[in-house]
Amino acid sequence: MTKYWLMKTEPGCYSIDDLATEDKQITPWDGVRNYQARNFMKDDMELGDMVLFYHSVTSPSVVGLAEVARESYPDHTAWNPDDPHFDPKSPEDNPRWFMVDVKFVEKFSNPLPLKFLRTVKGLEGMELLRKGSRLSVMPVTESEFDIICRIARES
DNA sequence: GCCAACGTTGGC
DNA sequence: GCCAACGTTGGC
Repeated sequence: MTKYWLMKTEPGCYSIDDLATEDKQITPWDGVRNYQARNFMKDDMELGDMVLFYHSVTSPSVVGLAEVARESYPDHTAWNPDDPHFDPKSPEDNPRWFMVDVKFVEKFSNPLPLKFLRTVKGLEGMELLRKGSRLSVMPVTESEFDIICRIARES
């Protein structure tokens, strides 16, 4: 059963264009340092699951689609003292942080702004729209996913 | 830049 | 196990 997700990134840090121009259009989703977000990647994400790609901060919007290309494995950036996401409490023999690989699927011709999503019928319950929602990896229902894809193709 | 909403840390 | 202090996220 395909599941559906939303993954956030600051485009100044890593954008959907960065993903589209990666070798094989695949990137490890490293640097997540939140247990809830980690657990979704570690325990629930499966190969082929679909991902709404979300840009935060500059112009908050869903900008395209990606898919899970590799299931969870340790986030090695936690092992590198020179990496900004280095975590001494996540040693190689007992890793604390995990990540998946994500593959580019599609960039929407028109991104769907957060502000607009708030007005769409059927999305009222979306985790993303919850006040104070800060999760960078979160589940999306199939119906929410379908609605968003349909609108993205209409516009 | 502000600030609300969270998550984490650490003293007790 | 509680909770205050602190740091971070992310919309505005």
